[in-house]
Amino acid sequence: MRYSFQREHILQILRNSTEHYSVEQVHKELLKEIPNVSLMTVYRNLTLLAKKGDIIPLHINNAVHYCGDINPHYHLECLSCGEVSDFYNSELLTKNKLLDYEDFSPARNGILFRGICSDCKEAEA
Amino acid sequence: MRYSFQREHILQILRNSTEHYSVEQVHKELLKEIPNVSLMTVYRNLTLLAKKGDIIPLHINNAVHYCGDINPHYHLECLSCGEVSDFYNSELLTKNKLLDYEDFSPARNGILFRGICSDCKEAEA
DNA sequence: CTACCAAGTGATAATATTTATCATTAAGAA
DNA sequence: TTCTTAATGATAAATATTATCACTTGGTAG
Repeated sequence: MRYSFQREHILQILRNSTEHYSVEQVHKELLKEIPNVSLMTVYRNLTLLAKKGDIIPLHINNAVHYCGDINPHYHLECLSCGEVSDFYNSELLTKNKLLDYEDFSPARNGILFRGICSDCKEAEA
Repeated sequence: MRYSFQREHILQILRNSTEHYSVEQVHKELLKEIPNVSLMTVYRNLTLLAKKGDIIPLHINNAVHYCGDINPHYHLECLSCGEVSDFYNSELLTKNKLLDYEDFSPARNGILFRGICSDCKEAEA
């Protein structure tokens, strides 16, 4: 794989944010730094970076979002507001490894919890 | 909500299968029983049934699939072959409840594991 | 330093999935 | 049986993604 100015910036955008941007959002951010960059380039590089393991793809409501943090952690998706946040839990990481003795090997960051976040719980009450 | 012949059949299709059909696949099955049923009706009812809690929506590669089993269980998605299977684990259900003490309440069937299934692991070796 | 090759890009078109609209049909209560 | 409105089906539109291909650029070999 050859160096690419565009790909480098895309990776930095994801690494410098705790958000989980959609392709469109990454493109919007990238346009601030590279004015005429095409959406196609963003799609292409996000797919490549995900294949390489540099970013984590998350399928949220029929659109891919990407996480730039590849340290071991999981994701929480709020079914009410749609927010996706990172979730660190070392106890669960052990459980994740335990699962591996069964007939399925979870990816390192491959657990997604879908439910209701604290903000939405408060809003209801 | 009023009774609908179409909706009833859609629910039965999902309940009588251990597969996690896409909308298109549900439509295909439904056409065997109701010849001229429209795809729109399938979309509409799957959305309704999911909102009602009778089926579980799974977002797999930018397409929704539905699970007809609402008993407490989780899902395993193979990143290699794309298969989604049910996963029953009572120990993990406890962990799921524990999570609730933190600031996020997971949905009853809301945990998705993404990784490599046994078949694909064997195929590699 | 230059020429060359293949990876990467951007413009465009095509595909796939989902949602919106609206006239018609049918559930089921009055 | 009549009436109200939810549900349907046909159609079009919106959204997200992938395919194609001529052009550009990274980087290596001469």
